[in-house]
Amino acid sequence: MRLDNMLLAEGVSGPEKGGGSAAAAAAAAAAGSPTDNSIEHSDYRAKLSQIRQIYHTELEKYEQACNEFTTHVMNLLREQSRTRPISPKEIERMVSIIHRKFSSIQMQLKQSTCEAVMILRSRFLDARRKRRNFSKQATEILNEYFYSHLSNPYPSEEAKEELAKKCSITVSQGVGTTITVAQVSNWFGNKRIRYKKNIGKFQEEANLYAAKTAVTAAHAAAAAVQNSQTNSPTTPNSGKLALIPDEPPKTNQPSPIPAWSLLNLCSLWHAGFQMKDEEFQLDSAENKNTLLTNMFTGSSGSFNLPNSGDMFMSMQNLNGDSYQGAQVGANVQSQVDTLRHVISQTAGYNDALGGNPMYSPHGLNGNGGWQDATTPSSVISPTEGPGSVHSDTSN
DNA sequence: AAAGATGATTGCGT
DNA sequence: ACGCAATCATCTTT
Repeated sequence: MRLDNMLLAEGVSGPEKGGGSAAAAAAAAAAGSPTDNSIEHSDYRAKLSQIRQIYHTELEKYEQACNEFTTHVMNLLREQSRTRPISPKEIERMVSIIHRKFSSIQMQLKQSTCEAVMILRSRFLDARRKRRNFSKQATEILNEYFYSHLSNPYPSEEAKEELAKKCSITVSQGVGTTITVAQVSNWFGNKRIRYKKNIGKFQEEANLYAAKTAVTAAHAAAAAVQNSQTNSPTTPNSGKLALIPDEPPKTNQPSPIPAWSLLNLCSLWHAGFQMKDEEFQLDSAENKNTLLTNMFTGSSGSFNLPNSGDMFMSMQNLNGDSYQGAQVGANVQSQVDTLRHVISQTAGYNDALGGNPMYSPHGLNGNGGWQDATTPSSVISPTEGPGSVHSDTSN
């Protein structure tokens, strides 16, 4: 009885999908928001329905076997009735024995089904409650995306799906190691906040991934970049800006640029560095780090790039007077995105290969995205007419 | 075992 | 509905 109740409650032995609490939850999820909850539970429900199906087929099989066996026994008894008289009571007894036997078998089936449901349920709850670290490959994929979209680390829904799929495919090890979109969202939320909170702690990682993506991009893009640089050394921006479809004429930003935008800049600077100087090994990452810290603390580290290109001049500016921050930063940010565009357009992002929509339109948004998120000023300057568009570099 | 890292959850604001 | 911030709970490292 208890087993029947439980199976009924779990929606296993119900008529169809109705009845149980699980079905009610499913209905609620479907009625309310079919976004994540249903997706989260879809696996669970799928397995539950699988169990239910097995249960029902087995039940049917047992019933059929029971009937067959009963008729078989009846036939035997009928044959025997020729030789000896058989009371109907005996037949009844026989049949009841058979039914009892099969009902005990059914009981076992119900019990095992119950166990399966319990195991499934506990594992489901465990998966929800207990934390399981992502695999190294999965975090690598996520990190690659994060650091290559550092100026706007907000993957679109499509990108999240893509990442989730990618991670799950790459993982393909444990049982419950499929990474969902919600988990990707969680990951990015955690990453953003923790990155912003303690940038220093993530510098090494940022450099690592910047270098990583740069290496992949460099191999394909090095020639193109060098070409563009040598072809137009006097007017480097003209060629590069042409690659940008729509560069919004950003005015001076009132708020200081977010810290991780600077970091992004740094990473890209490293990327450029790496692209320019192939001898630069990863071992000297510490060197780079000190340079970077000097950059931001204002100590005039007189580093001279082996081949300081056009776009890196602004870095030295930033180094010279780092305190003025915002306006220079805005200007630099656009250059950074310029560089990003150059890289992305010449070689394509390594993770955006194949034209999949990983590179969300937000990311293309010049220096908009992340900064506009803080100041969603939709062109504040039609009436204002900001005289100083970017006279900031001259201080 | 303590400390740090990390995925998940919750409460809040927009 | 989404993101942020704080927090929890667990896993991993020391």
